[in-house]
Amino acid sequence: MPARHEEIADELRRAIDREEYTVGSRLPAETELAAHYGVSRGTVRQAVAALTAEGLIGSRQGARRVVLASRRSQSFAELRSFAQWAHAMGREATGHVVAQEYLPATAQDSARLQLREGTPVLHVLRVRGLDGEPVLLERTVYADWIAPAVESIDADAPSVTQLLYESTGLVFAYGEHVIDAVAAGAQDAELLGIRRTSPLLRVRRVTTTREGRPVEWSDDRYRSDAVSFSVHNSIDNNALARKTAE
Amino acid sequence: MPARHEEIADELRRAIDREEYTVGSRLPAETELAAHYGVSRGTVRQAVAALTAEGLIGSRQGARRVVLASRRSQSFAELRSFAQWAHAMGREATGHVVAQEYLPATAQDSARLQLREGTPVLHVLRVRGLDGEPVLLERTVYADWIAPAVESIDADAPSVTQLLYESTGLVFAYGEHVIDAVAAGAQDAELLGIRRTSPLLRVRRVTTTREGRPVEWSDDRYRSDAVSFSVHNSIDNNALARKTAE
DNA sequence: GAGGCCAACTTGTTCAGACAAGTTCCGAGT
DNA sequence: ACTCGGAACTTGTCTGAACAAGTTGGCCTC
Repeated sequence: MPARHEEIADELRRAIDREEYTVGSRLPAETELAAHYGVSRGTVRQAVAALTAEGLIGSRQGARRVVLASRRSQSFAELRSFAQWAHAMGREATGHVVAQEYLPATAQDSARLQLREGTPVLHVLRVRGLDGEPVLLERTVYADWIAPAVESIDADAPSVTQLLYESTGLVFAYGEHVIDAVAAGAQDAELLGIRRTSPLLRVRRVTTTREGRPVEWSDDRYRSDAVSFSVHNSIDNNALARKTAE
Repeated sequence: MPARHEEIADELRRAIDREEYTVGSRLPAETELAAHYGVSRGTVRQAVAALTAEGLIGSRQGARRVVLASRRSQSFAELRSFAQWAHAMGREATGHVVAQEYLPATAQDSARLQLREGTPVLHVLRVRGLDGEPVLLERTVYADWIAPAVESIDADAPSVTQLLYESTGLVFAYGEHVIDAVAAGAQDAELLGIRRTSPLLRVRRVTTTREGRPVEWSDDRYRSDAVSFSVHNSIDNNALARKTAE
């Protein structure tokens, strides 16, 4: 069973969803919520802290908390897994491995995956689609210790994340995403069925396990007419950062 | 003076920065830190919770906390303010208003800024540069109640955020950012000094005050060869979400 | 040497209380 | 009618304590 503060956070999220608390309205005071749920004020604070981090509600000392938005953010799992994301939207995810090969780790690979240079790492080029329409080109490099499990996956499997979890118990826990825009190259254009030089949204990411061990890094290119990304930030929670090109 | 837990969070951040705790190494236990700083365990937990949210450290029940990364995240102020961001990098920010006019709020404007349709809102087209080089085109729409203060700002002022704070005490507190890629149009290309159809990183955002009142919304287009965005996510903290085009 | 089990350690959850600091709103006084 | 001050309210900070739940490493056995 989940922790009490998570249950309360969920109940509040649902209450906001069903507009019991409308956008702009004020949430009950901590002490009221504590009494209502029969818990201490600290537990309520943990619950509302979660909603604050998600950007659902705003908080200022002295004033009642305000509902800022509703229907926020998918789970991390949905962000990580293309297939789970598609499923949550009622769309069908497809996937197809175009090329796959082992290469010795470059200096860049070894830095990102925390491996010794020269260790063989698995490069995979995968096309992903929604309802048959290709929308994403994934160029992924897997660390040597997970590569065998990746290799054994069917070339047309829709969900790699799912299969890796089933076969090895691997759970992705952290991710760093660097986002920019690039023009589609010849290969990009061909595989995504778009014109060359079309703008693509590029997401370069490194994913690690719960222990902080890097699993993979990837260069993902999205058709910008099909997919966009959304980030919610506040003074207390700024996951987003602007960077200059090196 | 800042809260004790913030001081401790800062000290830990600096310690990680100067590699006293290296990436992959383990942080001292909560009880040790509590004893070291002479505070209770709860206060230490508040401090490390902040670093966890920033993605600096990873946390699993039962195991010592692990340092995941270093040199993370600017402040929210730096993200919001182009000038502050540039300054933090030791670069000089420039700004120039190309066009500015009042227009009645469209349905879209009124929804995003929570105003009545037809209320006059201020449209501003601004070019921003780093060390003289144009890198960003900002098309911003300001709510009527802040527009007069914006209008009185010099056309070449480097920092609008700064001046708005000084003249009205306005502080930006929350922001929703939607990121995608677009091809440069004729006006974009001309003002940024790039070729037409070059890929641009587009960030559409709405910014609100601490009270949750929308102040402005903006369509920002970055030269993708000059600027990128970075988001750090985890199972506990996912500010990032993928979206399909409507 | 391999495997399994347990004890020590560490983080997660929750409580109850106290005070600090900021906001809101009403009422008194001008 | 307007402003100002203060009381009541609300969130922020911090303490100290207890138990739950997960991890780690070493010891013992086979």
